[in-house]
Amino acid sequence: MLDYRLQVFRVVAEQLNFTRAAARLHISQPAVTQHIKHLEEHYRQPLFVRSPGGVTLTPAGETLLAHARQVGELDRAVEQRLSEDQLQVAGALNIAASTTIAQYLLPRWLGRFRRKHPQVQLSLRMGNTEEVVEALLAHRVELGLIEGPSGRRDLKTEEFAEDEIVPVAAADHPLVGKARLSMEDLAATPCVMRETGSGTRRVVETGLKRAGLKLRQLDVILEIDSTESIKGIVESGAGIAYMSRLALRHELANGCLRELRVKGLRITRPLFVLYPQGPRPPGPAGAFIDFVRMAAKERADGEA
Amino acid sequence: MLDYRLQVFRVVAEQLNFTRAAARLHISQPAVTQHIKHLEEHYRQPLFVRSPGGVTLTPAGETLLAHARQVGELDRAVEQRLSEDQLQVAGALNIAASTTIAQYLLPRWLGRFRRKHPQVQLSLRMGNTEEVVEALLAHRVELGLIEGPSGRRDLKTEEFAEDEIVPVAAADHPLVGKARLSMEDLAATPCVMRETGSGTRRVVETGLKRAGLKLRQLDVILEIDSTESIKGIVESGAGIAYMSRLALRHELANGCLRELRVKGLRITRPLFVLYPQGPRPPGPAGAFIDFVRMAAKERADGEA
DNA sequence: CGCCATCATAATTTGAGGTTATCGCGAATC
DNA sequence: GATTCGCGATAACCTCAAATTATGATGGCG
Repeated sequence: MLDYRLQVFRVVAEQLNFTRAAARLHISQPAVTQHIKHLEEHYRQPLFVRSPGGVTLTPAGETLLAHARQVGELDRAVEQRLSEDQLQVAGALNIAASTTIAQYLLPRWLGRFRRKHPQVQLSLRMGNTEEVVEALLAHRVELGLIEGPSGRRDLKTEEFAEDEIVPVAAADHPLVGKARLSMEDLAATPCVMRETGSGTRRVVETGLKRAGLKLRQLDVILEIDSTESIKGIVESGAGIAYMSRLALRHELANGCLRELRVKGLRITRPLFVLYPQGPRPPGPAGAFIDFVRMAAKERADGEA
Repeated sequence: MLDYRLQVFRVVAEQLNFTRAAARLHISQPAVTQHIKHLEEHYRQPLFVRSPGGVTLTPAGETLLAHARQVGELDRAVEQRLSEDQLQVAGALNIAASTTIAQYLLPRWLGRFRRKHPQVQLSLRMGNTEEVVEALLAHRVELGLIEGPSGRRDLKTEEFAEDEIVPVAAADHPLVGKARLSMEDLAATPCVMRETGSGTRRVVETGLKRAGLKLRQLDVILEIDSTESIKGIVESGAGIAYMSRLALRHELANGCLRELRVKGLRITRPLFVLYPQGPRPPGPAGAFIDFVRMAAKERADGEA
């Protein structure tokens, strides 16, 4: 519960870019401009220096950023403290999740969740969106986690985080190191893809199309239904791939795969928690929803 | 710049009464109810226990109150720090103020202001609303401080605090100590008043009328145009009086005058800063406006 | 030179937050 | 025991702050 304008300010101050901040906050760029203007009026002084080469914080802005961070920290602390007061939950919790989430997000989170609620029996099953929905409707699981909307009216979907899909290549790939690649460069390069029909594949295609690429221009040399396999192929230098940043944490960190920065290309997809329509579920399921929210928020704040 | 809901919560938590909090915040009681409800939904637990005898904080509420105070404190600190960055102002600053403000509020404030801006030459003249307005229009002063609206379109009026007018009596007066006085008790008691035509007098009269008292019921035994004189008379036991709480600080603190709590009676009036219509004045005048705002806010927070 | 990224401005639309009116319920009052 | 009173909750409606979309201005860069 911290002032929204301060949140906006904080994101802008950390991105040093109004447009990117807007994207991150899921609001339009003019809205950001307006909020900042209001703050500047309130404090009667500019918080940013708008030079053509990008925005910078004024000294006042620095001060305010420090403050915003401090308050944000405090806020998270109370939030946590108050949610901990909630009585300890116990019982079984069955979750179904899409592949990416189950493989790259949940392992760490489930561990932390168990530590917090040791009385909960966890079970996790993996599947595509359709299977997750089905498991939920059949009451085989209480909670589902998927990428992209379910399209079902009888399930409540709540966004909890965002995933970005980025083009990657092996470290010694010719495109690596070239700054400001264009969409044409991408089109000309052979790539590896998930199989047609996969959710990820669809997101990538619409993302590329929106960035102005004709799909038939794409030179798809291989389709595989395993993320891990794709990594291997790309690493061997066969071509580039479009993959969830979530799945690439380690590879990007240790440098065996490199992200390609392409102007005008930004593919994101929301991550959702699913549960039966109606009041938010009690017990372990509810606790897990809260937990996921907080965990996602931390992650978002961290990747400033 | 701190979250409005938290501010509302804080006031409610300190008043332990939704209705009074609403009055203090200048919003309606349902609005307060709504804000609190939102907070309770956000934190997924009640913050207040609504028992018929009044509301109480839950443990979670206590936690949140502490947090709200802490954040409020931080917030005030930045606000201060950022306003201090504004370059030191210098020059002359001429102020006109109504009697009550000039006598009971400004003495302390002017001292603090001078310490902060030693380069400013201050001058203060006292007068009723009309005289203040006149001085402002004739540009004999840059700023005016009055009780109640000016009614002028060519002057900008900005509320900065609130004053309450309370009935008082000498410590040994028969009404003192009786809890829950009624309006009838008041009507039956002889009282001392400011002169007809004074702003204070008018506010008192409309306030009493609104509380259901016919003015002719009043037993006015004396009219004087000096607040200090009234204090003396009341102290001698001649009757009760209606006076600004601002003017009564010392007397109420050391007990030589006592406030009468009357059910259904609450007379307040806003205090305004006045300045010529248009952009907010630069230099000392602008600085003083900021200063007054902060000082008033501190006072408001203090009298929780 | 033309394109592109980026922030500002303008004109509209929308929903959070406000208002008034009214209810319900104990506690205090007579 | 009936009645008023203080206080909070609810409901229905209204309004303006804060979104959105569309477009303008400006300076960097190929």
